[in-house]
Amino acid sequence: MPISCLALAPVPRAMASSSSSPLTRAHRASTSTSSVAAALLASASPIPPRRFIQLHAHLLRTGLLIFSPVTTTSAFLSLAAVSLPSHRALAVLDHHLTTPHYLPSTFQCNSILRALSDPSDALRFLCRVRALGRRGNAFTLAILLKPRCSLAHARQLHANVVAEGHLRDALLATSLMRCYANRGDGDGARKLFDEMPVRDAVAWNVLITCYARNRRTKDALKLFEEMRGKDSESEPDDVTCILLLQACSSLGALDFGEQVWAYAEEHGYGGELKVRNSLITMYLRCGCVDKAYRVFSGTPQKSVVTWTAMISGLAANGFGNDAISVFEEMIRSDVAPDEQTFTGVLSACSHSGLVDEGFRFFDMMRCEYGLKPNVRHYGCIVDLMGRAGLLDEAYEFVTNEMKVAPDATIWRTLLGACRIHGHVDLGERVIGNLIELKAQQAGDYVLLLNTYAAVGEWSKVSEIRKLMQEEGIQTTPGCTTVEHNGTVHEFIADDDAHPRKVEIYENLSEIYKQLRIAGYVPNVSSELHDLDSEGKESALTYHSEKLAIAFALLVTPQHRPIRLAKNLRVCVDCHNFTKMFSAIYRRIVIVRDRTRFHHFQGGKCSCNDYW
DNA sequence: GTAGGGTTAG
Repeated sequence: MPISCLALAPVPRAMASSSSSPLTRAHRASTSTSSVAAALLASASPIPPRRFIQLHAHLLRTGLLIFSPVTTTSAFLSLAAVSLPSHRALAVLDHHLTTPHYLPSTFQCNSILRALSDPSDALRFLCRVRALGRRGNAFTLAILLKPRCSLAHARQLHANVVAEGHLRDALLATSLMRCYANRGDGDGARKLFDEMPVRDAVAWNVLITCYARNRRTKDALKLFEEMRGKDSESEPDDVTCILLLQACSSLGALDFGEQVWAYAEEHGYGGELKVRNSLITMYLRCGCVDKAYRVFSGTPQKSVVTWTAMISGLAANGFGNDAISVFEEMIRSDVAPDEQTFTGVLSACSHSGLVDEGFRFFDMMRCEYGLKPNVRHYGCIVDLMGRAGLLDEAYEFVTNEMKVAPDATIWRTLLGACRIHGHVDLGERVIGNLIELKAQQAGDYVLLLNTYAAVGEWSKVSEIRKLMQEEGIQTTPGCTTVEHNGTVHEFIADDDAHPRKVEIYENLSEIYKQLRIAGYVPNVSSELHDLDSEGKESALTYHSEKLAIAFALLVTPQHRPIRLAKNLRVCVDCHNFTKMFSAIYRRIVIVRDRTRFHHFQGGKCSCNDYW
């Protein structure tokens, strides 16, 4: 409301008293200015700090503030809280709280609290009124629960919630849980959860979200059982299913994901689009392309999310042409693709080496759909050029043609291409750019090291190794996991920790024997140390993938695919090894590594960039 | 009597 309109606004009842009190006299003395003041107080909308100071002076001069009832003072303080910077507002509040006759009601305290933008100032104000004997209620605490409040703040409010007996207020307690979750304190959220007398499904869901987002994915899955247990008052709902399916996606926990899906169907959530979309993603992130496609086909009302999930999943699994077919079908079905759809389509092109198609879709995205490419789209184009061997062109593209600033991922993509093509000079320039961005990681040095190793520059290799040692850059040890009967088995190179290690090593040597007969030769360029070729060969023998395959062969029935998850990229030698293994042993092996899936079958792999 | 607050698909 513009200030000029306020002169006609009615004076609040509290100020328009008919007795001849000092308030009324002062009021009569300057009726028009006072009615503006009254309107400002009544509206409680922010005013510029200068105007606030004028108002303050006016109220003091006319005695309106000094002799005013509690309501006026509270309105004035609320106005201070919205109009002034938090700390200045607090000073005004403090001053008025020392006035002997002034004590705002709980309702008025809440209005003032709502107006204070800084949570710590709000808490300080609350302490002051508490000291004066005014108690808060559930609203007071809800107002103080700002979404991004600090952990200390959350703990203090938690204590208040307990002390004032508001644990039964499920909404209040869950928003407090959310504060812990936002700050990554899963234990704090759990403690509060355990204290709640009644936990509804939302409370469970908040806890699951908290665990899943704070790298406690397995704990998130455990909650599913707990939630269905006899001591729980609530049943998992559709949101629970979505959250659990997401957790299974990130863990690659296929069996668990299917249990969640069975539950969802039994309880009538099987037709919900969000649940189905999560299921499609889960299957794709576990490498089950067929099952994902079946669910996808059985989904009648596909949204852009459904299509994008399928396209991106096919792309990550190495089925670039299928991803493009699905994209074309999407266009025919009149569903408009968005930025994320194009990220999937472009990554399909880059992962499958479809250079011309990639550029065609990149143009389509801009010209036909008017979408602005983001850094991920550019990343796909750089990847596409890099894989096609157009390295200098890619560098030129990054430095001169991109409309957004290149991030570390863009440079890493290019570095990966330098590794594939053994382009040492460019690799050095690219790592220079990463250093400039202060974003270099151990993996980047390893890529550069690989590039030198690929062209046999062993002196450079040892130089980089020395540099890494001096700078204290730690490489992540390669680790491969296999899920068997719900237990995750973890392997690192030369592992001797597994209880079945004897069988595993015997099995691996038998596999080697069979593969050598079929013509397998170790690819020593993957080993980074400057060992003689015999030394390199033996270093490659017990890579974590190979140990995991030997174990999986022991425990996985013949008709089921062997599923592995690797924390880094699969090395060239393990890639060759697995290809041959899939042919000789007639097994499907699905490996999820840091960037994508590899489907090995009959001596071939779905990806095309290992040579 | 007023006022406030929770989870969810690519």
